[in-house]
Amino acid sequence: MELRHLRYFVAVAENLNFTKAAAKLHLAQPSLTRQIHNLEEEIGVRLLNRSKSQVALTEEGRSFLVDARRIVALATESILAVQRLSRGETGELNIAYLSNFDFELLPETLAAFRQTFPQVALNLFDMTPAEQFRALETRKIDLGFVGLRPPAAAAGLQWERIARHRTVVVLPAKHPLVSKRQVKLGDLETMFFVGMSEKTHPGFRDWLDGTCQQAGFTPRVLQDAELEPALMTFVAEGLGVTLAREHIKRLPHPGVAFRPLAPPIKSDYCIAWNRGNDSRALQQYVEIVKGIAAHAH
Amino acid sequence: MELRHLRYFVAVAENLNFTKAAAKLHLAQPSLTRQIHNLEEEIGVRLLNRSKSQVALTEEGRSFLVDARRIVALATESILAVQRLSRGETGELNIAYLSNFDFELLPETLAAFRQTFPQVALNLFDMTPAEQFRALETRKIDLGFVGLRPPAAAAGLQWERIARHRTVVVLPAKHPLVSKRQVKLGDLETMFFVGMSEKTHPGFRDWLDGTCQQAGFTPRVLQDAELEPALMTFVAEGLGVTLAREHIKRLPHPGVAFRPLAPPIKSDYCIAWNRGNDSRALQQYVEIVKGIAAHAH
DNA sequence: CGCTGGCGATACCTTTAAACTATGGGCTGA
DNA sequence: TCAGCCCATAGTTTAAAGGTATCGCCAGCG
Repeated sequence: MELRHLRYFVAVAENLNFTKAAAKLHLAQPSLTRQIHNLEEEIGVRLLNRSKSQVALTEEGRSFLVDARRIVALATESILAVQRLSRGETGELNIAYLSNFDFELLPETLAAFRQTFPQVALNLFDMTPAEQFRALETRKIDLGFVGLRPPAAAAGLQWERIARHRTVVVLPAKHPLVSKRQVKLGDLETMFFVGMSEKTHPGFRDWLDGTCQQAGFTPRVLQDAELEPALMTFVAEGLGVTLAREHIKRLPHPGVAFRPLAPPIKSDYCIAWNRGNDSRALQQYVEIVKGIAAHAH
Repeated sequence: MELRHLRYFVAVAENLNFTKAAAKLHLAQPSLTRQIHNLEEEIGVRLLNRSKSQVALTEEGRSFLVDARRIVALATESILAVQRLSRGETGELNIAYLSNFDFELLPETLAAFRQTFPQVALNLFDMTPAEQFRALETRKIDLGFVGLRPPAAAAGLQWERIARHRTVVVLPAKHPLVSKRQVKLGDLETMFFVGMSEKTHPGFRDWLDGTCQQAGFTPRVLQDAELEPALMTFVAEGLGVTLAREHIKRLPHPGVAFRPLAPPIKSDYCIAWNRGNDSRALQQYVEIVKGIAAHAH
């Protein structure tokens, strides 16, 4: 039995007339007659009573008609559904971000995406970068606002820079350098640093080292924090200084001061996703983020 | 798109290997490859990612697989369901009877039917013969224990005699004939009769006239009752006598006496159904009733 | 590093069956 | 009773499903 048989049967049942049904199906009447015969023969049940001048459904035909209609409808609806999915119009999109302070392009891009693809379910997750990398690899999420670019170990991940932020120095409020309007990177060479733990922010250390290298020194890190608020506390308590993207100002903390670098240094802000993730919704969303990021240059 | 495409796609998705899937389908691998290509082309969506050495479902494929499985399952289940229906193993059977006094073969035949076809839903309705004839014509019921054979006007109905009951005379208790052990039909010629209304018991009058005709007279009916209890009341009040099947003794009424006819006269008891009703359950049930009726002769 | 085995794609041929045309024959309604 | 409608049948054409042979690619192994 094929869907053709069901479509034909439904047409005959709705018209109770082979000739008219065949016309509606753009088919010659004998072909239709034969297909219906084949159907009845295959399932071994008479679906229609044909007296010479009128066609009527048997009890079995009435019952089968219900099922046939449902199957045909389900088939066409399934095609439409998978086509919508393929165009990114439906489905779901799981996005992770670092809640602490940095919503970055998230609200703007989500709004734009939702407007274009209102049928896609958007799920947001609050995760550290390390959690995001893991969730991306296991496909628990489709995209992460990871900030740092993925570590080399995460070969399955693809990333894109969506912003270059000014880097600022984070200082204890009582630190001598606070008196200056801006700080030279080289001024930090002799100081102790605090940083983010590699457990939660893999790649932070590489970024810090790489940045300081531009002034020809390697920072001496005394203490690691697992979350940004803890980092701010460590700085406030005078355990050390650190560098961060300018957006960290949105997470103010008593006893902490921020000073711009002179000359300014930029640090990348990235999103990441799984290279093997073929979700259309993801692709569409990445395009939107790129577009808005470029526009905001 | 045909069911074939869905069956093939499910097989490939379950094996993630065209060669193995083709073998399970008893099909050459290139044929399968081609059908899947055709499917993808027709719906315009890539369902599978074929890297040279492994096959994987796309997001769209995973979604479509769910639907494909459901459609295929629904199709096979629908065939089985209509086959069961055609064998009379499922479905429903609506039966009407005259509740007042005469359950006749109903309990016995229902029990036998239910034992053989436990999946058929049996619905019972309490109706006068006229209601039964109407319900049979409009297909509200499948079979009626109508008693009287259907009137000639009901051409669409088919009937079968399932019993021949002795006819008795129904007399007021104080009637002179009560003193006799049995009554000759001719003795009733001069008396007034009461009968059943044609509104509720079409054909009763024909039956009464026909029966009395055997003694060469036409009964003079003074009063019609619409239900049997009313008939009994009329007789008890001395409005007239009447004839009835012996089973009416099961509806005893104070002030009414029953006397057998001599020589005895038999009256038919019938079931009826719609000639156009092709319900298997009905056919099976009619056979059971015939069988039990014949056995009980 | 090349050999082999497994797998999907492609090309080409065979076979099945769907569709068409022509026509027969029965029932209905004028 | 005749015309028109309608389903069935026969025979032919055509489309498409299925089969065989083979290629090319990748992976694992010696």
